[in-house]
Amino acid sequence: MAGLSIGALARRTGVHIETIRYFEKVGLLEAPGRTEGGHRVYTEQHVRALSFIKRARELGFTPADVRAILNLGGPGRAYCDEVQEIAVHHLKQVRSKMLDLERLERLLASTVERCSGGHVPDCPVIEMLEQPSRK
Amino acid sequence: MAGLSIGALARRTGVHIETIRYFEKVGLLEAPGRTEGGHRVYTEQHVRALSFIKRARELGFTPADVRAILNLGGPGRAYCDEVQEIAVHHLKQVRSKMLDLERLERLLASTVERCSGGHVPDCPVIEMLEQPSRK
DNA sequence: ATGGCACCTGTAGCAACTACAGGATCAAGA
DNA sequence: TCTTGATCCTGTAGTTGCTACAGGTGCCAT
Repeated sequence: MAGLSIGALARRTGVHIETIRYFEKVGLLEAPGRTEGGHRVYTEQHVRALSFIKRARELGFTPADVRAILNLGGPGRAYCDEVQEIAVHHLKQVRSKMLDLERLERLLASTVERCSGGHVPDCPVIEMLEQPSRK
Repeated sequence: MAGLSIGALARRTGVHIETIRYFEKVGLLEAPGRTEGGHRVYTEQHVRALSFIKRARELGFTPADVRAILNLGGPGRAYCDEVQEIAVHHLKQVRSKMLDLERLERLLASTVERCSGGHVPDCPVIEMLEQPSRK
């Protein structure tokens, strides 16, 4: 159960070496111990934490979200209701983004359908893009 | 019908002055004429083009997409089939992003629902985040 | 002609990484 | 033990799509 080098950690978690060092620099990942020569030595805790960070980022949590959860004491010590709050907030954002995309999808699909392959000004896509947005 | 200053163009289109200059620098917006003193002077063409760029960006077209359409001769000269191709490509990306979000939404919603408000390790959100991704 | 706003260029900053460059350390074989 | 080659170190610069200065001019109305 010796420590892991940064390369080993990278292989275990699928996170780039540079990104690991970056996470440490910005305070997302706890700084590990060092060898005499200054090489980082990671523990299984780091594997857990880094995997957690990675997963949360993949699910679209912002680095700020991740930090918020981690600051609650990290996985293993956080209060469920606080974590839930963050997740609910994220869920709201996801739903609103979905609505945006749905509207866009309909617009794009119906527009593309009307394309003739001819010249402008017969192109519905261009026409659509020239409408001022009614956001 | 005198030309517009960059500030007037910004007000007309709702695009920041710095962003207009940026678009010029990266070749999205045609460089306008200048006064003796070096101030940019824009035409109605520029208003049209900039509005087009803005709208396309709002709809999620990447700058590369916009450039591609613009390079086809700009709105008013492009071939419909080529524009359509770009739009269809964009539509595909939108749909795939929607699917991702839908999956995520279900996961988040069902997880959050099971939250008790108690301490970890009873927090389903944390548990979910600790699962390795099966992407 | 002069005040004050708008404009100019150029550079630096943001997020969230990624990618070097140049040098030190580690581990393993000879 | 020595050497070699992979790995690691720090620090800086690049990426994308802007945004925000700093410091210097131009424009125009009074």
